Amino acid sequence: MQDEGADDDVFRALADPARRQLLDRLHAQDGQTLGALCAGLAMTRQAVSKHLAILEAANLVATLRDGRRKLHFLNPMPIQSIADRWIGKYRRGAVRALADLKRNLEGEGR
Amino acid sequence: MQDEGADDDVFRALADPARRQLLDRLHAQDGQTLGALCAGLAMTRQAVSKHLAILEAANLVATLRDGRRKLHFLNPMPIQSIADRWIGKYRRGAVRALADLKRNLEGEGR
DNA sequence: TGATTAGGCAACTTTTTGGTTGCATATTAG
DNA sequence: CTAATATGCAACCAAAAAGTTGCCTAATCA
Repeated sequence: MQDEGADDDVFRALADPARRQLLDRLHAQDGQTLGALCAGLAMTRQAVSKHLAILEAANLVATLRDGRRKLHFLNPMPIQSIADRWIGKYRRGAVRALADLKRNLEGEGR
Repeated sequence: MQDEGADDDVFRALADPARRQLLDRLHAQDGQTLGALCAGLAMTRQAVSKHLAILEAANLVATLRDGRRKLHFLNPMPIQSIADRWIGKYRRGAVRALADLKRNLEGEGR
């Protein structure tokens, strides 16, 4: 009851280095066009376009049409949601980890 | 200079729902065997074994041999590292986002 | 208007990934 | 020792993902 589908798109989107790089670029300068985001990437424009579509579907990037151009904006909200909901859980458990390890090693009935 | 290869394994490992589920199971009870982790999952033992291997390669799971059994322990450290190093960056940028959006929309020389 | 610029769509190829089956190995119980 | 248990290894398969090429459409500039 914690990963019922919505977060999955975000995790998947973040899995690819090229897409993380695109997010980094938008973080450095927001509102770039597709062409600007392509510059210097060893990839065709269409490949970048697909990556951006995936990021957009995951709600990590919002777009805005301006004439013949399409501006791309970073939306860090889903990342924060994951950090709060999902990573927080493991952080809380982190302190217990070593204790658990010891307890399990000792108490294992073999 | 932030994603130079090590974090990539972690991102990739977290991309699959089945692997996140395995982490959740270890979070609920640490030190389980492969067989125990398989129980109730609509997957063969070998499939689970592969997932665990990926998690282990990403350093998210540590294993310990105990006779013919293999115990699996959750290691939340890489998750925390990512949260601190990578997600933190976007969180810092979040406040600026709307301001950036407005600025870009107005100042765009077309 | 004609040429150029920015981007979209769709088919296709290649790689990667998730999963399976079958067999092998090692430890433990009787 | 023999049987059962717990896991490992390797080949194979299918589906998804990443990337390409080719063509099309819509704005803008000269």
